[in-house]
Amino acid sequence: MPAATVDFLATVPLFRSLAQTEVVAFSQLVREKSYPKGSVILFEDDPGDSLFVVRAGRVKVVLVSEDGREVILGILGVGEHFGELSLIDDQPRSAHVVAMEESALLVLRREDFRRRVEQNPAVAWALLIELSRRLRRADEKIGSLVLLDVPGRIARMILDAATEGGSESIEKPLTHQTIAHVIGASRETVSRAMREFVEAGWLSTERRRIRITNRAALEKRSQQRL
Amino acid sequence: MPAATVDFLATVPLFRSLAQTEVVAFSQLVREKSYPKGSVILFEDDPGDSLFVVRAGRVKVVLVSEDGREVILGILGVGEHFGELSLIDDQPRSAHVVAMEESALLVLRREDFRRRVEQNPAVAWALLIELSRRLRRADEKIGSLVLLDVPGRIARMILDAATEGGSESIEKPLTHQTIAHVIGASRETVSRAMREFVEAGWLSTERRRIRITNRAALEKRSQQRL
DNA sequence: GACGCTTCGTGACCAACATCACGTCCCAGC
DNA sequence: GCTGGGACGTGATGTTGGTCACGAAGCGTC
Repeated sequence: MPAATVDFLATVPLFRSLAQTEVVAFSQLVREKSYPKGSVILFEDDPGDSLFVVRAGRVKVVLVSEDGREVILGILGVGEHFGELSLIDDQPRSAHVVAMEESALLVLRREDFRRRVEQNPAVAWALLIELSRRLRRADEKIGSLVLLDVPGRIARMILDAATEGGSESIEKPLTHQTIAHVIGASRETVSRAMREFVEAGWLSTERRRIRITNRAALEKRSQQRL
Repeated sequence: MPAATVDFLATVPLFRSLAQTEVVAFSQLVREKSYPKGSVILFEDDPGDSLFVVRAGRVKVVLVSEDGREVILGILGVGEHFGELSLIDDQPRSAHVVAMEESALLVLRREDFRRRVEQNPAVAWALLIELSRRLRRADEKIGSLVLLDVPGRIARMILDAATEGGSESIEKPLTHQTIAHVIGASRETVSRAMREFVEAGWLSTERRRIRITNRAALEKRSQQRL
């Protein structure tokens, strides 16, 4: 296993709190797989026996209705992981995961994962923290779906996509269609609302990259329904 | 500490997997508090340093918008618990919790909780399972908010409130207003949709108690938008 | 049994969004 | 450079469901 994998794992939140030797142990249990853009990494209802860590690229976690409409539950970038739920509770996968770009993933199998977790409470604790974070975000999302109108939800989404990157701009490109799927709206409505934001001087866009130019206004907009 | 508390704790999922002596240890760390109907047990943004287990009664976890509209994130009955997130990640509480009826809660403080979790991996594992379950439910809820219309969301909510009770009827009374807050709709719309369900012979209601009379139809309705 | 309080039923009206239907623009690849 | 596909802009139109405004039942309480 290349040393690069060890170095990478050491930067992943889930493993960051571990001793170097522990990280090496994990690195020896993973194998790397790559997925072309658009490929389905896992299907809802699959039994599911692996944990995945994004090594390169970007994936989306989606639910799809019978008639084909989709909701994006989350977009995961380098260093983020998915698939742990099935390893914890033995339930089938609860959503599809699709590669948004050419991506590389580290795969860890259930038995290896469990053994390590049982032997190292620090991993269990890191997992608890991560699941807590996700649960808070999920609840927040439910709140915004019910309490906010579409522009409000867009404002909120942009704000937290930006704070994730840490700054005033969003590194990774986002299409209007993608935003629409994340916030539960139509592509057209997103287009119109974003134009208003740009005209109001709250943000600027160039080639799918969004920059916040008036954070305060966005924050205010993301808290009330007009 | 009364033996009744020990017996009760032994039935709570979170502690069920523990040895009797462990349960006794926990029972010695909790104290019981009671809350009148309508009282706020904890506020969003509080620092939060306790875990609560519902001993009697029923509480709701809610988000409230600036203009006073509310969403119910969850309704917790006897044996369920809340407040663990703040104990795990030290973040402030993410929602209000309000007693829906006169309720009694067992309270466990952060330090006691942490110490016990660290000494007993079984508790950590039970917590992971519980958080996984909640995360799945939250994602499902997000899906239903985006992909389903109001009648579809009602159908789904009724189905899983019923499977929770295990049968064809819902034990605890639910007002239309409460249902509306849970699924993110108005009281009036819920009234109208429920009347249709009753007229179609899919369910029957008497004194706030709902009985499912055509589960198949409800299931179908809960999967598509018309 | 009378009085409130909460819940529920229902109509009228209206706003926010979805949908449909195009046209334009941008860029990647041949 | 040209061409095709994906992303975006924008109008017209329709529908779901929110809001307002009542009145009528239930039900617990004195």
